[in-house]
Amino acid sequence: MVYNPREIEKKWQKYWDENGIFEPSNDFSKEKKYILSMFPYPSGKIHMGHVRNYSIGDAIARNYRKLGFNVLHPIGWDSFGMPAENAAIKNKTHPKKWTYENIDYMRNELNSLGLSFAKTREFATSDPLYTKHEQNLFIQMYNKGLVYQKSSKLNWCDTCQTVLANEQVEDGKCWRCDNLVQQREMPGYYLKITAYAQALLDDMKELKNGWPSQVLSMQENWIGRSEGLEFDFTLDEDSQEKLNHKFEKYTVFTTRPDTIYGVTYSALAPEHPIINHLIEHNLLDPSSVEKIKQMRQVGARDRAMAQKEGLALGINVIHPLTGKKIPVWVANFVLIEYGGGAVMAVPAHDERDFEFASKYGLSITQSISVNTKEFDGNCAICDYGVTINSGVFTGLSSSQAKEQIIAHFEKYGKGKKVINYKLRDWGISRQRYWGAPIPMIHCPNCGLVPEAIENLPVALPEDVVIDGEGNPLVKHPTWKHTICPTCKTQAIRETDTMDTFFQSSWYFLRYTTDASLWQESAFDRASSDYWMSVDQYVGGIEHAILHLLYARFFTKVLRDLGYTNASEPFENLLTQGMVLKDGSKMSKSKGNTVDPDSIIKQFGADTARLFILFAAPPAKELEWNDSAVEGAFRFIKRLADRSNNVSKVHTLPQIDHTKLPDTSKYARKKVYEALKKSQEVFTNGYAFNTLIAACMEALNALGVQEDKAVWSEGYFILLNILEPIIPHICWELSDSLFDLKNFTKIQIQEEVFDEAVVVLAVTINGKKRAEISVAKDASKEQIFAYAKEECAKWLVDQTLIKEIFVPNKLVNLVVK
RNA sequence: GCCCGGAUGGCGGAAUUGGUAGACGCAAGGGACUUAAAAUCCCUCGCUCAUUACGAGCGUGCCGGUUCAAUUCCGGCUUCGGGCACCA
Repeated sequence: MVYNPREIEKKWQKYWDENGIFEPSNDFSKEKKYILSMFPYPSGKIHMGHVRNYSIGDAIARNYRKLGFNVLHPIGWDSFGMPAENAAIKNKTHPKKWTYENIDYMRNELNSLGLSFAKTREFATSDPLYTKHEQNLFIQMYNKGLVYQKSSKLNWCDTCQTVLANEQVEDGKCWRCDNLVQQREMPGYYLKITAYAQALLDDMKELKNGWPSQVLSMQENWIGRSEGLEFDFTLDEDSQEKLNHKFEKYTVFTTRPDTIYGVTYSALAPEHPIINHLIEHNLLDPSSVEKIKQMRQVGARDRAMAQKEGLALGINVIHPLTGKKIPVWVANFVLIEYGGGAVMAVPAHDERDFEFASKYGLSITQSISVNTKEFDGNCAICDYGVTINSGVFTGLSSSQAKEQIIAHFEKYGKGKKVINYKLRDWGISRQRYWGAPIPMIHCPNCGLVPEAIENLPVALPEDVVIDGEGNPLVKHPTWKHTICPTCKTQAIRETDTMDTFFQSSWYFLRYTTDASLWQESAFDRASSDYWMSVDQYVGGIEHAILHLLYARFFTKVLRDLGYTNASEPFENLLTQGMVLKDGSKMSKSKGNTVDPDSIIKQFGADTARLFILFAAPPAKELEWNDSAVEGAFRFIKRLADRSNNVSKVHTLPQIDHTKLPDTSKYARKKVYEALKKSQEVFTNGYAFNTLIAACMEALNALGVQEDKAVWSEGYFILLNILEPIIPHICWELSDSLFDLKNFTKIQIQEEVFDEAVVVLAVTINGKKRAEISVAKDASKEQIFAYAKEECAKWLVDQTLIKEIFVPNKLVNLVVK
């Protein structure tokens, strides 16, 4: 057969499409598999990363379909977001037009790869219907107290009149206009993900087997749970007086209560309320005020880089155990968001405190002794050890001291054991146009109220001016003016739109529901209960934290709101590696991209898919190699060519294995090894590269034998195994040879693995010296005798002290 | 700095619970077919020394250990990649 991928691929894509081959069944009594590759952002054209992502997911989906599962393998578009607005500014197009044109183009590109998507369930997150349900979910969350408004510091560009995401700030300057970025207090909406911090941590146990360990550990670090003591520092009389008795005490948090006797000062974050009071009442000299204001101006990122800085505030607190007076400082390294925005400082046993104390000449007291190293005044000792200089708690191990000191505080009501998390609530407000409007209304009478459900969706206006300055929704002449749903007076609509991670946090639930039900609900309960969780999720490692954590959070929230019974969205996660060329990531700016379209045009989709699955295991980085692509093409051509050796059958031919010549026996063994491999690969790690190698070996082995029946059997099976990887050619060949009857579960014929003769390695002291062929049922004694005979020359003048026999593997002779 | 993950030929990569290192492919070299080229097919291909021999030695980042046997397990390094980054 002459291999003509262009013709074959078009033919089968059309056939699959017209016959709805890949649509899931709504019969929920069947066993299901939900296979999902992360949906793409419609940036314009697909790239090799997409090809890899979708080839992996597609292979898995096709495999399960062939094994008889009801498979959901959907696709959609993560279609809100900034690039559409940037394109609008640059090309004077409308974001909507740009986005939906890109979707149309990319849909065709994905189509040309022959991906087995459930096309009837496709949607874009910018579709008003999606927005409608999403805004409803938002309101449910708001009503449950999971959404709140607060003001916090964000990156603000004065020239562009907009908030910038952290990644849009380069060297402290705006990425577009080079203006210095400021920190500006902005009101915004926050989702209370911190309320689920512990649940997110606890449920990671269920993901241990299905998720890569590094993703779990990244999430664990991100959530950042720590246990410690929270207690109050009471201000001394003079200080309270100085603060007009507005403050009596403040709270600090420590994970090292065992070092509490080493406290020599306390430090407040520049944003701490006590400092506000000091400034407002002119209790600090002007240069100090100026310095504090400067500290506050520095963004979180730059603050982490900055030198330690601070100054004494002229107030003191009382050490809760010693009663000693301790000076209070302001320090730029203390974060207002964490642990009350204040710390007890133990310079002897904390590096930051030490650095600060050294710079400002503050006193240092050692309270822990570690036998390996003694405090020498040059650096802090942060290890655990034994308490010294610690009053009644002296002489305890760190862990004992922790326990007893916490117990002491709790007994006297001076403090308590608490758990803190680094995880912060999720700010979802964006001052942009191309996003889902936050469905809230500011009413002069009722305050902040959600839009009425029957008025959803709050849709975006189409007639907007997008010039990169300010929020187009704010500038729109009429859009924001509305009526309060409660008191019916004139009110103002919220002009913030949602972070696009909001859309991608529940799209996988929407897919579970037949499109005929999309009008009424976000997703159908029975459908989501049937399809959830996603059995295999496939996507880039770059989403290890944010997207995957948000999606986990949403799933729990939606469960608690009664929408689903799933607690975790993704049972198994495969994070695919990047596609590289010349050692670095393919990117337009580096000019090292390979266009998938041109590869498909030149070699066909099957070749592209085969190469990308063969070149590396899915989780690893993949180095693009043009000549290896040609190698993949050659293999498919060879496969197609060998169909001449095959006669048309409908079932596996009956073969008397014992009567075959050795070459044919070997070929059958190779074929069934490949089938076995296929079963392993799809249930354990998806090493498609080894599966493809096994198929190549099998085809090679078939090629050196001539038995017609063995050829037909081998081909029948090989097409079955390869269908998930190179579907077009397999359907074409299977159609002409087997009437597609071979795309089903095939039993392994164990007889082909029974061999009369086994080859054993003979090693001496573990070093291979010979190979022997022995009858399968040969006795140990016979085998050792034969092995010694074969290795006679190595045994001269040696004393044999031990003989080891590993069945089917080797014989080891230990000599001295 | 902390956390995680790697390191195997010229290259991408294979190797059940420790049991014949280098499968499969790419590149390279040689040959067949052809007027020629392409395509296809066959052979060689870890390194070193030998080339009388189906020869020997060395080899999975480095050093050491456990074992009859280590790419695999343990301890200590080197190095590359990724993530987090003053979270008290």
